[in-house]
Amino acid sequence: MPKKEMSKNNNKTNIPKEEADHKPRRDNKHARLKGMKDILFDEYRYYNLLINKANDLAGSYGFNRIETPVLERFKLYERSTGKDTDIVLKEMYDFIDKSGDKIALRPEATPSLVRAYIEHGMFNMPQPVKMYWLGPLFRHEKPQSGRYRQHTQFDLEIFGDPSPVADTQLILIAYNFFSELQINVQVQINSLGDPEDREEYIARLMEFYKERGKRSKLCNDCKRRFSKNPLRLLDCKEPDCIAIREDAPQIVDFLADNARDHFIKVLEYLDDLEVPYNLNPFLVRGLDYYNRTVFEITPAIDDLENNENGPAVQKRQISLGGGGRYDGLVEKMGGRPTPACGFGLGLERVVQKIKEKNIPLHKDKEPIIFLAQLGDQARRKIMVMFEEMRRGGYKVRQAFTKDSLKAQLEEANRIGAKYSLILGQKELLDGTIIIRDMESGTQEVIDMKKINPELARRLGEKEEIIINNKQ
RNA sequence: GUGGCUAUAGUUCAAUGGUAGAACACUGGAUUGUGGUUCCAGACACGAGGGUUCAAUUCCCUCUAGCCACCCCA
Repeated sequence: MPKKEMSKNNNKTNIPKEEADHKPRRDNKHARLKGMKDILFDEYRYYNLLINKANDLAGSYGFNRIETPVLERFKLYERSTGKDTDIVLKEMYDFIDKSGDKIALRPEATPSLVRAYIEHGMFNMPQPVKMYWLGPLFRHEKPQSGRYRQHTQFDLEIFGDPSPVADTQLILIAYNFFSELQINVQVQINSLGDPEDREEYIARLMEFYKERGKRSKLCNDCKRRFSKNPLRLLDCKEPDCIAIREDAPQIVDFLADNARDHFIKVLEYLDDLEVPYNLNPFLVRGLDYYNRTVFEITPAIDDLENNENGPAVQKRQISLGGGGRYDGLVEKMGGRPTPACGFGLGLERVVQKIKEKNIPLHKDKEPIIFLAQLGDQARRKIMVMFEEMRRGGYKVRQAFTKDSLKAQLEEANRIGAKYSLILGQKELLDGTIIIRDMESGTQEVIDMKKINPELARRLGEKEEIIINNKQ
């Protein structure tokens, strides 16, 4: 902006309103989009915790990380997720790009991973191929608690392994993920059988609901479900519908031998591994491609009772993650027949849970050494020192842009420094430096050359090692 | 897509038909070489539009946004 304008009228008259006052935040035309969120510094610490845990666990079980583009062809989801699913029907961020192609922001991870498996000829790799994935997904839904239009998932997939061990390991990893974060969860598990089993079951289920006018007693949603997606009749929450459901046939009774054996094996393995699960005959999942094992991770019931004042408000039990087997999908998408299974869990919901339960983030144990300076000469010297110490493995911090010692120590205090090293003109001339214990407030002047041994003495054994590394 | 609740400072919340206040956070100061406790000072807010009224942040309507629930999902 030209200088003269600035000085003539310092605001409001000439300057466009938007720039002049810094107030509009609520009605900001540039505000972030609905259902999207910024993850600020403190909150990101939770994400880091989860990301580390995910990397750690996936690595332990032999999964390799993969990343795929945020954008995919719309058709990918139409074919895999399912034409008639809500995700594809009404929740996709899809658009025509500049070359006229129909594009979508990925609403889930599995289709991309199936695509990648086929496209890169991964059937030529040693099977099974075990991959994990961490990234944002997009669904144009109405936001509410634990639901965003952009959310982050941790996904694991196993390709080329028909064994029930594969299903079990996924569930085990999911279970470990939560319990190692001190979140109590329940594993809901069911088997949808193979496609033929499911077909037969659905037919039988519809017959059941047609009997003796049960249909007319259903809630409106369920009436709609009856024709659209009968399996969904099973997990309605309306008391009346639940009552009717009591006597409904269960899909487990319709499993052919292969599918039944597979399911039983999974359950036996889970027993061996002491993973608590809840056999839930009413669990069905919303995606088209599942067969056999399906599971969902929900918060444990005892989780509800931490409400101190007043009646415990029953919070909606949103699922934290889910997955299952999808043996037919790879072939359907144009690959070789390849059994596969996978699961995903939503980081936002896990973060929410961790906050709800006040699970503390472990603090970094390594002590912070703060370097403070007074005067330009001292600053030049200590900026160099900072580099040396940082390379030497110390956790050093600074606020060299600040001139006053007061401001610097304030910063040291804010970040929880254990010691501050203070270098002023006087010390610079003497070849000394002040070491200040930030907890006790005591300080002493030491010879500049003795910094390392002095710090080693004060920080104890663990830090000896760091000093050694330095050499 | 349907329904309920809410909208005041950076945050969490007050009050009020007539000059909007606190706490925390922020900036500066209390011997210009010393943080955390204390004291002082300062900056920062009534989501937008319309209506009723002499007068609206307050009452009414609309919009927008947020939260929550249903649907569905992580």
